[in-house]
Amino acid sequence: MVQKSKITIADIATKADVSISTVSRVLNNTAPVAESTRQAVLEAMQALDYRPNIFARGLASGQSMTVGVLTQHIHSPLYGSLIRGILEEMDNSPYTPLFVDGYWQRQREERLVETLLRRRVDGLIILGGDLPLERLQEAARQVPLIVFGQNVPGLETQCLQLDDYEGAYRATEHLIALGHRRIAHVTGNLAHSDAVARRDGYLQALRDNRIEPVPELMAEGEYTEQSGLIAMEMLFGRGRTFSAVFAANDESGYGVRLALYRRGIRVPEDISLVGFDDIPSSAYTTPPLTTVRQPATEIGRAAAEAILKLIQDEPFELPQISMELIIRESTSRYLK
Amino acid sequence: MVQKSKITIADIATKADVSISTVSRVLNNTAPVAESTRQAVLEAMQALDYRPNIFARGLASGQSMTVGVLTQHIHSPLYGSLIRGILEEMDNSPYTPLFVDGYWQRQREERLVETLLRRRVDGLIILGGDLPLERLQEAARQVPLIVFGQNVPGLETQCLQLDDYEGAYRATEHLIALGHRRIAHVTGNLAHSDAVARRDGYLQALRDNRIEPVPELMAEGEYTEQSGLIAMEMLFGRGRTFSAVFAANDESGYGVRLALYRRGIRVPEDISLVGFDDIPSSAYTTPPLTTVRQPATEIGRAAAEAILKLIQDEPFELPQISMELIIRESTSRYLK
DNA sequence: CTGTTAGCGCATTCAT
DNA sequence: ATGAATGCGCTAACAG
Repeated sequence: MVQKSKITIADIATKADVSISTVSRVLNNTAPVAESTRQAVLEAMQALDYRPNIFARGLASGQSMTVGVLTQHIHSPLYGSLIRGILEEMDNSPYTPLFVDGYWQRQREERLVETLLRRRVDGLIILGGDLPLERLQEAARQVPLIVFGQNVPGLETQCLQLDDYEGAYRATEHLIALGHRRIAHVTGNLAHSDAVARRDGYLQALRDNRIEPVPELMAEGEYTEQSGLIAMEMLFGRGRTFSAVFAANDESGYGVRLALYRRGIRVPEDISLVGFDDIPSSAYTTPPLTTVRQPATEIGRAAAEAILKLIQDEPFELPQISMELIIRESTSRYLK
Repeated sequence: MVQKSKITIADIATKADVSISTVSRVLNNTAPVAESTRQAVLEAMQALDYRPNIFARGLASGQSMTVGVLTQHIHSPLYGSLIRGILEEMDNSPYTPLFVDGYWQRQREERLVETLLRRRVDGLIILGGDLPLERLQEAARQVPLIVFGQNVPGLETQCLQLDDYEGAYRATEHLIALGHRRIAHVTGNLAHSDAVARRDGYLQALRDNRIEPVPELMAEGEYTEQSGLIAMEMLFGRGRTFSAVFAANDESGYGVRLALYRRGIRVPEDISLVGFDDIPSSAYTTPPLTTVRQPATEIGRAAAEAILKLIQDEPFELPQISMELIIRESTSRYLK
């Protein structure tokens, strides 16, 4: 079962009584063609239901008119939205995106990038993942490349960065604006740079508002609910009071909340709580969690826009994209 | 900026001191080749880091080794999981999937299918969407096709069906097994066949357990939280008592729950509640919602397996896939 | 403005 | 088992 729309430019050349070059010209308007003959060609194409053969075109031109996109967990909210942004942007271009999913497995990612290169993609967008920097640098030598989620030395202008620091700063600032002054922070694993950035944003926001950070109000977690719970127990054990908590991510925020409930402390009546990441359930828990979200669709769109420019050797600039504070009821009131 | 791994089979033919035909043969092992020369060729390929040019290959063979996949809302849980299933299955085949997202917009879908055909996909998987039956039938004439979400006349063997009826039946049966006899049902918009199927499954489960359906215990909703709330108000207004509710989808189930809470009725202590669809938040609400899920990954895998067989003209059979009942705490106890 | 021609890299007869 | 030759459909010089 094979489809073969046998019609080639030769056929339509015959029908329109011109040469194949002329047909090719109106097809790509790569050179001026007399309006009359152009019409004739167009009509012939219409009549014969002509479809260009992309293989022949690719062979002759060396371009595939595709952009490879390496994602991770395509079904997750973050990557789903990134893809959406890319789709929206590419939609108005002659390029088609080719999506592959690395599942955060380095080996798999390596293989998929190889697959994409074999498919002769004209550009490559890498979203997240675990590829070593050298691999990315190598890829950048072979094909136009845009990266999100890593900062590759030497490729700074092609890396889309998000500001964990700024997001944390805003979250903390929000709590301060509500009137809080004793704000606790459950960090992520401080061996990772994003957790450090979030902590630093928290600290700086305090200082900028003339609140002296209190070391006893910080406890290290590791982005899990369990660790959030434990961190809170540590905080309580230290005997310092606080009226708000900033958790370095939503999951650990749930642990925080659990610890509070167990002590009969209500959110937000007694304590305000802010998370980070905006995982889906955070909109539905009781109460919905105030949190910081990566504006993924926008990022996707920016990445797509950039790669298209890159491919065409046009100048481009990756926009600075800010984290977005989603205010929900977990910080709706501050009564004490 | 163009990558061109200039190396062609001609190069490796020279290096291995054979003809290009021989190289082609070891490449596709399309004909027996002396082991010694085969090794020589393999080494040459290795040494020169040869990468076949897919355009040339496609041109000559007429095959693209790709399968087009039309999805809807790629970032939604259902489609995300479908894609995952497809990826898993295709991963072990020489075919690469090409994903496009129709966003449930018919016009867009038409265009995308056209795009995929232009890309000369060897097969097509259509997941959901709004394409008219005639379009699907036409597509089936041009390329191997598998459809999920619609039953196309004349293409029954290529359509993956899911049983809304059976899912509803199971949900209701579950409630009956818990001891309930007065079970209310908030339907979906009965102008749509899936809502009708769910209602019919509910009715039949009752009858099969010798429970006479009570019309006053059914209220029509339209799959939204708001409509679920309203439907419950209608049910209460009718004065018939009930100890369980089966909502035709999770969202309206939330509306049901809200109505119950407002009247101080607890779930599951006072009333059991079952939804349908298993949207992500249903695992996290309080209490987690018992619901019916489409085993999407499995469906995706089945679709991929089928399309690969179809492409290769091998016999295949689409499996019958059942809805899956996810039992959670909203029906954990029945005390009255 | 338009026609002619030479590849692009590979699969595939047809010989040998 | 292997080599030579042909063509896939199109783009891109190159001539008019």
